[in-house]
Amino acid sequence: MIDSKLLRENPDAIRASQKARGESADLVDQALAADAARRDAIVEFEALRAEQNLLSKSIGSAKGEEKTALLENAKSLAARVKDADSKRSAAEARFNELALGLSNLVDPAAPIGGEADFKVIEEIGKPRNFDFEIRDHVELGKILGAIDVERGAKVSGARFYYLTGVGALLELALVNYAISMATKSGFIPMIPPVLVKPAAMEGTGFLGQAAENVFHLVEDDFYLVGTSEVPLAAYHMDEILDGAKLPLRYTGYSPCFRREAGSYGKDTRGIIRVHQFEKVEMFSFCRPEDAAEEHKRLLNWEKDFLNAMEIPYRVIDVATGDLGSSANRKFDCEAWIPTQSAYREVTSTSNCSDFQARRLNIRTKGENGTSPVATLNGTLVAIPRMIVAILENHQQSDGSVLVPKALQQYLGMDRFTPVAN
RNA sequence: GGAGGGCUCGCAUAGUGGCCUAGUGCACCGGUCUUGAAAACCGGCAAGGGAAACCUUCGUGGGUUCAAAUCCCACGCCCUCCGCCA
Repeated sequence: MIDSKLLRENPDAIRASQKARGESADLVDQALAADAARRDAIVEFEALRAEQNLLSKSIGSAKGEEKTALLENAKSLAARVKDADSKRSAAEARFNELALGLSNLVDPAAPIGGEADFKVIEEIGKPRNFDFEIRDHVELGKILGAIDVERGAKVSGARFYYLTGVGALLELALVNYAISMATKSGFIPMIPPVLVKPAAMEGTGFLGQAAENVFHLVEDDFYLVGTSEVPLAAYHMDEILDGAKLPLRYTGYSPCFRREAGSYGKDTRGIIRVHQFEKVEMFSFCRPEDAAEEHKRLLNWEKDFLNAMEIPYRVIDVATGDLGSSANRKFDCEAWIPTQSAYREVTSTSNCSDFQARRLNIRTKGENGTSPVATLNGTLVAIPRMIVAILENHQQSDGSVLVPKALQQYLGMDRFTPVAN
């Protein structure tokens, strides 16, 4: 959603932004035309409506023949009002449909291009040199009794898994560590609903190009959220926030559901790409002028977490074509995965500026009336990928895995050891 | 699943077809008075669109009517009770 005023005042910037994303710039012109039609229809309706209001009032006080005559006029006027009203609502619906199809304006600082055109901002930590044959997380998970992908597939199909024993404990430790870290930083912990109404999904921008990855319960018209970003953003839907209380920061712990459509053949082994997982997410509502700074803070909290996990990683500045419709800029943290000899995304933070807030109608009151706030989100920990990173990076030659110091107090152990079976 | 009650501009409430352009109280903001405060008094005080006139919004969506907060239909949510249930 790009609102009508922004669209009219700055169509060139929106066209350029659409192009940078590899999306249609024609849509901008269609929306502009629809907006003009919408505004004409509103003017026409309002004029007729004002006339009708006046006439109705005079009928109220009129008597006898005078009233009969007025009623005749009023009837035909009512028909014209009704006609103008339906034209107006059709024009508004048309405009909304087109406006909702427009993605957020990209941040000029974001690298232009597609998925492969990211910029590496920094690399932190050094990949270990292993002097033994390394095992991947599936093997380690099996040896440690931590992950059971076979039975996950038996019960639910591909891309499902069980976390068992220390695997389950590790999730709880990661969650506890993340929540306590976020709470210390001023985030309000939240356990949100994960079935949401269309308005929440639409408002956060997940029903556009990302719709194919969303589970939809058709019978009840609920969506299963792919991230707690959705219920956290929609938490303040249709509200006016007190400007003095911004930034408002929430941390959500929730299951996440993803259809992973179009990823056939990708990451089919293990738990890197799954249909269901838990995640601790950070979410901020702040003033638009503070959003870029807040984005850096979210990134820093993500880095703090990865540092505490003692995992080598790099930070990338995601290119415009890979931002998703809501973000104007996105930083991903990619952990080193030894068995793949590659950095893989483990966390991601997006600045959505006022894009979601417009669609969700979340505003703050200022000198010149109300205006939309900015929303930002960032992953603190997505459990399966973090488990993969921890197991693979901290594995020992005997198949045991060292527990990062930060998690030891939550786990009551400093090492996972192979179980006999 | 069944029965009943409710939803009005922050909160509470009034309002059963046209002076509702939605009244009142509380809260809040500004002013007068006061050394300061309280009280009292005066003024302001929902949102969106619009330069303004004006238009829209009384849970949501339809309908009746010249005219709907008000009448009709459907739905949503909240509360109470019953049944079932972790």
